[in-house]
Amino acid sequence: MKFVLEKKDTHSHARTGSLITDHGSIQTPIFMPVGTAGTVKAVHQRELKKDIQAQIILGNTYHLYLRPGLDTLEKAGGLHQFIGWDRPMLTDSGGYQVFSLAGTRKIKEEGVTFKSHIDGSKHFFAPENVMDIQRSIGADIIMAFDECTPYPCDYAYARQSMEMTHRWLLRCQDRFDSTEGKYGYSQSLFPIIQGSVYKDLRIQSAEFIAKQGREGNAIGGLSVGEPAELMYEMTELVTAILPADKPRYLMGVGTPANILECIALGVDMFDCVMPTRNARNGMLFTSEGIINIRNEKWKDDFSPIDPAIGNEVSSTYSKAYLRHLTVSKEILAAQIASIHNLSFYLWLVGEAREHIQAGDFASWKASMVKKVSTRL
RNA sequence: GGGGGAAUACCAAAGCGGCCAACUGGGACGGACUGUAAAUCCGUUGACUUAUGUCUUCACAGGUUCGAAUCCUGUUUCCCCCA
Repeated sequence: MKFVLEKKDTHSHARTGSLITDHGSIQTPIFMPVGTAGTVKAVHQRELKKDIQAQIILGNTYHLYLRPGLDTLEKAGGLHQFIGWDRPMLTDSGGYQVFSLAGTRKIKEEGVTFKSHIDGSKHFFAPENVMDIQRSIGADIIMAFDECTPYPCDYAYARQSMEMTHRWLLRCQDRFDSTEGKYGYSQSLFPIIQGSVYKDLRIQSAEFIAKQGREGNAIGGLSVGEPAELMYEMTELVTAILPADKPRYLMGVGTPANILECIALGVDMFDCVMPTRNARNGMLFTSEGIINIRNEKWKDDFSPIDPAIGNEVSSTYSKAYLRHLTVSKEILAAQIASIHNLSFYLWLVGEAREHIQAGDFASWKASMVKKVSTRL
């Protein structure tokens, strides 16, 4: 994998770049649709490519390991082959499930014992087997196994958790560096900064992660309920420490406004379930603002969802039609809304990239943040 | 013609003397959702108004009772069975 830094913004820390993988290159800043269980929910791979123009999608180690399981994935020739996706992929390590499955898991130095959310069976995740599992899944970018701490989180816990995440990283690297990809292309391991919302911990973690010299770096443990200002503060703090010539991935972020703000802080990669999950729940992100398509006000609004983003689905179907499908709980509602929201997210980062290259990112961002945060 | 049963808020349906402005579904309306245990979850749904009060409700009209959606009488409508 190779990262080429292309242009730095003069009024902010925003930058553009190209991330080149064995499955093709990614133009940054980029948003990566989340496809937890080998599918971006409600969206075909064909639509991801043609309509949404996704350049890279995510998968999840925990979910794929439970189902379909590694045997199937290996027999299929890896996740790319299995799902029919020939562009880059990234897998999360299960670190987020350490956070989200808080009620059904136990953390120790050695690793984490999970209770499967599917059948209640017990499973053990540790840095070593998480690397092995991600080798079997075969994503281009794989994530270190970390503990994503909740918010709020007291200082003592945040500190000891961060230190354990660092020790886990060394174990991840040992295993990763002593193994090879199984399917003939290379994989890269991204370490993850933790430290909750404590400046000194974030600095310490960023320095530790930067020192490892991996091919890209991630910021984790944010967007877990803390105020956006704190998230920006932590992000700004660590992007200043991370090497400029490596891509920076802010995990789990976020709203359109969050993404624009964090691009300005020097982040290159984002992922979030928000465009897909909220689409299924009737919330649309558009170039004019946020729409709750269930609201009565759209009942007879026959204007297209969002013609400005140049996507066929978004300029063809009307708000009134999508509202009808949503209110009727029709499957097509989830499909159209998901395609639209993802198209919008990809359009948004594409626009950001163009404005960084054009040199007017800061002023464009200021007006865009306002627009995309408006409730229609 | 004879016998039996039922009428409750937008719909369906509990309640069968006080704890009922009335269970529960659905619908309608509104909100939440940030490395996906989520096509999920939460709230409101008589009025005035937000104290957690007042007023008007359970087909219609009377009545019994300190007190009725709940008991009695009559009226209207609907359903079932027998002729």
